[in-house]
Amino acid sequence: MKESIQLDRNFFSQNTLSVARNLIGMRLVRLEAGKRISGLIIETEAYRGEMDLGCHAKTGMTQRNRVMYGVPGHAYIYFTYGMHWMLNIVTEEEGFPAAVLIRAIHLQEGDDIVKLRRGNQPGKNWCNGPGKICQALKITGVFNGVDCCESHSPLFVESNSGEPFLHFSVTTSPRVGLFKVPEPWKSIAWRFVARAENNLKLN
DNA sequence: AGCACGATTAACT
DNA sequence: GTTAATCGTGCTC
Repeated sequence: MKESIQLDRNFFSQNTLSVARNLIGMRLVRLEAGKRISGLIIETEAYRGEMDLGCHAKTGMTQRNRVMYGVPGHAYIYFTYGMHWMLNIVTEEEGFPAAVLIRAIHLQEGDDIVKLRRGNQPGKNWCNGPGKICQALKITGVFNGVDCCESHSPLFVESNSGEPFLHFSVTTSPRVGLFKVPEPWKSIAWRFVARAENNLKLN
């Protein structure tokens, strides 16, 4: 019998590219005032190590990026462009800075709450960007560093008995928004996107 | 100074 | 219906 199981630290301690790929089809869950807001992860990006010049860790440890150097499975959340929060989950072994950026989800629960925050936009635009997810699920810097592998965490990821809830076919492409980043990092295909087939109506 | 972005607008097909 | 261009915003380094 299949059941929803919270992803554990072992999952996130794997290579960042594997984690980014394997998160596709898993379910991101936000517990807010006892209610669940959740959705299937359909787009991620890998950021891996100080040598990756697209990664925040390229300058070494700073106040902002220090949780990326910590224990895998923790949330690395930062603020950018003056208005947007971004959600990442830390990967690989402690001391090696790496994380997966959650870029898009397909909403499954809590659409009544999300509508209050994103209702000024059509439903297809509610969670199809990293800043939009954080607005929809009310994820802000107060969750920076929370352990997504702890029980009763306000933020975690579920599998379907260790499997994704949907087996998407996945395409890769360069990461988004790295304008001034040198090659090969600018073009390396570390972005993972679920293909919009599988009769999954993206609203 | 430079962002791991999003909403709007303006051109397209 | 889509794609391209623009720029607000405030925090980090």
